[in-house]
Amino acid sequence: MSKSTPTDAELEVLNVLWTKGPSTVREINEMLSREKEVGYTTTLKIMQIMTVKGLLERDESSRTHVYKPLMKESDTQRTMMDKLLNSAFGGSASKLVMQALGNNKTTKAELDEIRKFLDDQLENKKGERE
Amino acid sequence: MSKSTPTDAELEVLNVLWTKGPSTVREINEMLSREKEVGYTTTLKIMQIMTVKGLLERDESSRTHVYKPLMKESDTQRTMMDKLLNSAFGGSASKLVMQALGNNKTTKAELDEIRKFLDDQLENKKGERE
DNA sequence: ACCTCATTACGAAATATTTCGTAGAACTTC
DNA sequence: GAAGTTCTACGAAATATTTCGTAATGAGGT
Repeated sequence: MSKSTPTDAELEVLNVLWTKGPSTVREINEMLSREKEVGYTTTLKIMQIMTVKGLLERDESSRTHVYKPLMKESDTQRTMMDKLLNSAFGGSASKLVMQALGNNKTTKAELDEIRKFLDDQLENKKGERE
Repeated sequence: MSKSTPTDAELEVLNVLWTKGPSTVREINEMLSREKEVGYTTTLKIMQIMTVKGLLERDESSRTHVYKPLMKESDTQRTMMDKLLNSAFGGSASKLVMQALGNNKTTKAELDEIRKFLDDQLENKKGERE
């Protein structure tokens, strides 16, 4: 059994929870409403389903439930990355990376940061076969 | 209007077409069957829908139709990348790249290749504001 | 012409996801 | 404590995707 990736609607909820911390349905719904029209019960339902799926946990001690994510943002990012890597890039991380950095508007600061990161990675591979 | 990404089943078809070139339904279905059980008419239906959507074009001059993709692999990769970037990485390419290269088993050769690519990118940014 | 086989067309079932209406419970206010 | 508000639960409709059965068509062989 491999990890499953959240759906689009689920990911929107998770993004709010990761940046704002544990939240109520109303708080999530208000954040999402800034981007697009979405009914309160729609958000509620999504979050209830996510709870059943084990994506969220909720504190029911007060009438207004407070939800929090059960998975770390970075873990979810990795799972989604891996899926994209395998489904669209034939497993080649370098192709994916070059596509990400390619024609677009990555800033010099970002490129520098990545280079630094890359140097670290290469440093760790010192003893390995060429 | 932003570009839409192919579904999972559609992407599997596209991957075969990109590597094998224009193909018949049977050829695609045989390739897919190596990975998982999938009925012939299932593959046929997916490809017919893709044709209606404008993802594929087909040559009907012989009874056995020959399909080919209408979008380049790299364009599709970019579209899917952008979607992941925005939906899961808050638009930060560097976070995505570091996640892609992070704990996993990217080879030294790949890392070297990326570094070379990165140096080119930085070279192109020479005149820009720090 | 007849039979067989491969192919396409079509519709519909099965599954997954997203959306929302309605009901009832719990709290607030007057 | 009645009226109004906010919340959860639940079911179901709407939409999207995937799967496949059946029928019709065409091609090839006998």
